[in-house]
Amino acid sequence: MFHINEFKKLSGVSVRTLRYYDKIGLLKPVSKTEGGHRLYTSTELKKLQQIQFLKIIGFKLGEIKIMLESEEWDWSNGLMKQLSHVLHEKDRLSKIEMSLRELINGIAIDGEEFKIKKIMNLYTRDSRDSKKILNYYRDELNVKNKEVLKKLPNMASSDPDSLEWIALVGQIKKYMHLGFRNSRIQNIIKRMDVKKGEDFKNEEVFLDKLWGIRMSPKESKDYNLYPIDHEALNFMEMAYKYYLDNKS
Amino acid sequence: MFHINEFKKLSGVSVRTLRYYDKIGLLKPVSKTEGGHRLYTSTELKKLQQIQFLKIIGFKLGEIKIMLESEEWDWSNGLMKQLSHVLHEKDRLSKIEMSLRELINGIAIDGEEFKIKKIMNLYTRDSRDSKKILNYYRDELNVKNKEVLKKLPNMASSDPDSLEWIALVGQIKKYMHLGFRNSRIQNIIKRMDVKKGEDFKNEEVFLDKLWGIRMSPKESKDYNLYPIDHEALNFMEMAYKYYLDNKS
DNA sequence: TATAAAAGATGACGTAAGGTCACTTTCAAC
DNA sequence: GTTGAAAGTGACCTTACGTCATCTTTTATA
Repeated sequence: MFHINEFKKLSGVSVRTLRYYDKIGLLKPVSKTEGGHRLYTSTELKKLQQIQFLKIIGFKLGEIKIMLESEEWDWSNGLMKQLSHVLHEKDRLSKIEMSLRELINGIAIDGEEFKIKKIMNLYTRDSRDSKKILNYYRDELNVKNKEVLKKLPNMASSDPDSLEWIALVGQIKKYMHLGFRNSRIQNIIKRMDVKKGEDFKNEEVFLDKLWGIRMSPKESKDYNLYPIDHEALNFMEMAYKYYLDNKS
Repeated sequence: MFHINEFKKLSGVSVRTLRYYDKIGLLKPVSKTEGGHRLYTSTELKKLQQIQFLKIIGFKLGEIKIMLESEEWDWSNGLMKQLSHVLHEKDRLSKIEMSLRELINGIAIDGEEFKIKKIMNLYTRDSRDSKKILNYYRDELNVKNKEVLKKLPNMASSDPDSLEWIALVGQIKKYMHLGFRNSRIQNIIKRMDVKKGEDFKNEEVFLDKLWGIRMSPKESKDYNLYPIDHEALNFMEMAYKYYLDNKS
C-alpha cells in the first residue's frame, strides 16, 4: 500500500496526473483511507507503466482507457493505424525540415534582408491563382503518402500468409534493376511459384487480386489498393516466363 | 476591401480564425464599417500567408506575433532553434516507429494473445528495481533499437527481405499443428531453403542470428529480441531435416 | 421605403492533459 | 491535544480554434 507521494516516486508520474487519471477513471487507486487519501499497490504500478508506454507510443488517454478496459480490442489494427500516423508525421517533419534549411541557407547567403522577401515568394508562387495555401500544403504533404502508406499495412494486416506476398513483391521491386534473368530474382520467383502451389482459400483471394490486376488494368478499382505498378507486374511476368522455360 | 467572408475564400482561413487573430492582435483588419464589420485588403492577405507558413513550420501564434511585430527579431537564430526542435521530434518518432514495428511483428508471429502478456513483460522485467519507466524506455528504445536493431539490419523495419522471414516464421507457427510432415509446412520450409540459398550479406546476418538462437539458448541476450520460441525452432529443425531427407 | 433574409458580431462553453495557485482537511509524531 | 506535513478539492490557465446561441448590421426585394 503506497501513499500517493510514494507512488509518485515509484512511477515518476506527478501527483496531479495521478489525481487526474483517477478522475477520468483511467487509473483508480485500489482503495482510500477513511479520510479519503488514495492508496495504490504494485498492481496499479504495472497498469500505470502500460499506460505510460502507450502514451509514449502516441495514443490518447481516452484510447488507452478503451484498450485496457475492453478485452476484444484489435491490437493489430490499432497499432497499424498508429504506425501509419507516425510515418505520416515523420514525413511532414521532413518536409518542414527542408523548408527550414532552405530558409536558413537563404539567410546565410542573402543576409537578413532575405527574410520577408523570400518567405513571401514562397507563397506568391502559389497564390497567383488565388488558391489556398493550406490546400497546397495539404496536397503536397499529406495526400501522397497517406494513400500509399495506408493501403499496404492494412491489407497486410498481421496475417503472415499475406505478409509473405507483400514481402515477395517488395523484393521484386527492390531488385528489379538486376534484370529478370538474375539469380536472385529467379529465386524470388521460385518462392512465389512454390507458394502459389498452396492453393488454400486465403491465399487464393489475395493471389487472384494480385495477379488479376494485370488483367484488367483500367476498370479495376483494386488497382490502387496494391502498391504495385504495371512496370513491376510486367517485369514479374517476364521473369516468371523465363523461370518456367528454364525449369522444364 | 474585402468583407470577412470574401477574405476567407481568398485565404482559406476560417472566419472564426480570422476573428480570433483579430482578438489576439495577430492580424487586425485594416478598418471596420460603421456597424463594426471587418474589412481587409490584399496587404492583410499577404501577412496572413506569412502567418500560415510560419504556423506550418511549427511556430506558435504568440511567437509569430513577436516575429512579425519586432523589427529586430533574430531570424537566423529562431529558425535554427526550430530546426533543432524538428530534428528532435523526428528522432523521437523514429524510435516510436521502431517500437511499433516490433510490436506489430510480434503480433504477426505470435497472434493476438501476444498483446498484454508481451507488453507487460516489457515492464515487469524492469520494475523490480523500481526505476522509472521513462528511463527504462529511454534505455529500451534507444539502446536496444539503436545498437541491436541497427546491427541486424532492419529486421524490424519494413525491408521486404526481412519481412519475408518474419512472414515465413509466422506461417510455421500458424500451421505447426499440422505436423512437420504436412505438405504446407514442407512447402514453407522449401521456400525458406530457397531463400537461404541467397547468401547475400544482409540475409546472412539475420539468418545466422535466427538459426543461431537455437544454439545458445541460455546465454543469448539476443533471445528476447526475436519473437520466436524454442518450440517453434525445434519444430523447424525437425521439419527441415525431414525436408532434406525427402529431397535427396 | 419597409421588411425579410443573409451575413456579421459577440460571448460562452468545449477540447487534451494536465500545471499552478488557494484553501481546507487528514495523517503522524510528539 | 497540538502541530506541521501531506493530502484533498476546486477553480482558473494553457493552444488554437470549433460550435452553438443570441443579437445587430447589411443587402435584396416588394
